[in-house]
Amino acid sequence: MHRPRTAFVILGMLTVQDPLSGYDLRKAIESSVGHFWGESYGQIYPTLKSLAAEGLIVPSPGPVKQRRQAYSITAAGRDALQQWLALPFTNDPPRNEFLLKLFFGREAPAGATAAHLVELNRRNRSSLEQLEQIQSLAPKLNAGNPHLPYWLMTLGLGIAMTRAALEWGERTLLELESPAPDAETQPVTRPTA
Amino acid sequence: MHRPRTAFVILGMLTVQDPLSGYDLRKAIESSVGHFWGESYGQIYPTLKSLAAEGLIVPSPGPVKQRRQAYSITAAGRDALQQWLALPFTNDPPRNEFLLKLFFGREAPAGATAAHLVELNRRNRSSLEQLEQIQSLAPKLNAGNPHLPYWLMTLGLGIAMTRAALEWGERTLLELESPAPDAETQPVTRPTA
DNA sequence: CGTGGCATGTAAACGGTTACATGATTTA
DNA sequence: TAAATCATGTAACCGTTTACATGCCACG
Repeated sequence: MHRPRTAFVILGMLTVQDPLSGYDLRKAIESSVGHFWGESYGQIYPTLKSLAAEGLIVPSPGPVKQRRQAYSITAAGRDALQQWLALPFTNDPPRNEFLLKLFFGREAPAGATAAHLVELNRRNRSSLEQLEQIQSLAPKLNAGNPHLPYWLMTLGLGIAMTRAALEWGERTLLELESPAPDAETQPVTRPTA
Repeated sequence: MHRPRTAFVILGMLTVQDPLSGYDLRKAIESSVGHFWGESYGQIYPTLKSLAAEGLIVPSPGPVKQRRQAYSITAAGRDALQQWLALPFTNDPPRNEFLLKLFFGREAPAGATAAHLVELNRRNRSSLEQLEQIQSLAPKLNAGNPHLPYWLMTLGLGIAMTRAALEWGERTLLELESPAPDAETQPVTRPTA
């Protein structure tokens, strides 16, 4: 009774560009929703088959030389997507390994936690840069695209959260580096990023 | 060669409080790292068995009346935990269903996206309130606890990100409610929270 | 006593990733 | 035509959740 969400990502991507093959879908997903949603070939290809069997997509009649068999969304597919979009969203069980290691930081070898923090900041800086780049280019690249306002909103949340995480990370790193008032935690020299 | 992370959460919790039973662990996890890490009984009980078999924990000799069999961490267990804490952390594949539905918002029925946004804000407000409560009480409740500084840092990131998400959410809701400059998106009345 | 909920445990299903296999196509 | 890489596909495994089974204990 519960269709895997992979199906809806595929249907959604097909409302953006149509037709698309499994290979194209993977790339399109990675380069658009990739920051907050991932799909692997092992999921995509079987899902394409089952979606086609149910009539939510149809194999595109194009150059079917066994290479890049593309699919198009059907009216039934759009209906199914629309229904799903209206359903309440669920927070799937959160899993943040960084936070876990930070939480148990007292048990870690000296310097390990600070190193993690440096690495987190590095990743966040890189992410933020990338997201802001997209934000600045998207309006021109997608001028007139009716999806654009929603994409910009999505981007906005990603940027807001990444920026907040980065600010926290830089603040906290200073805190870790400065000698603790209590003698319990020993000061740590900052590893080279 | 790759031990499930459930094992390390358990070991970590046992450095905070020892001994603990499976039932206690579940509750302790939920009420501490629960905001960014979840574990179910189906994971906990088998893991306890295998950790005990490897000598990383030992069944506590306490009141073993078949009720609340508790376990203690061993020196080997602490070693294993410490080693794992020093390993680079991995970002597991991100999965944010809200962002997915927002991204495809153009295909959603009228009002659905705004309703999701209202709901997200509700959840974030509630989370934030809870986290700030913990932040204000933790120092007194855990005075002298050597884990405390790390817990406060963890909390700090949670608060920073939740606050950023909430600010974004309130800003964006206004944006969604106000008539779009382009005629493509129709204005939506705010659902009752 | 007996009923309800507490605590432990397990089996099965599920979503998902990984690793591998295979042919087709480009390029050198 | 040889080598590389593209594109599709599949099988096996893995961690996790869900649902269920079971006995224990406190309390009416």
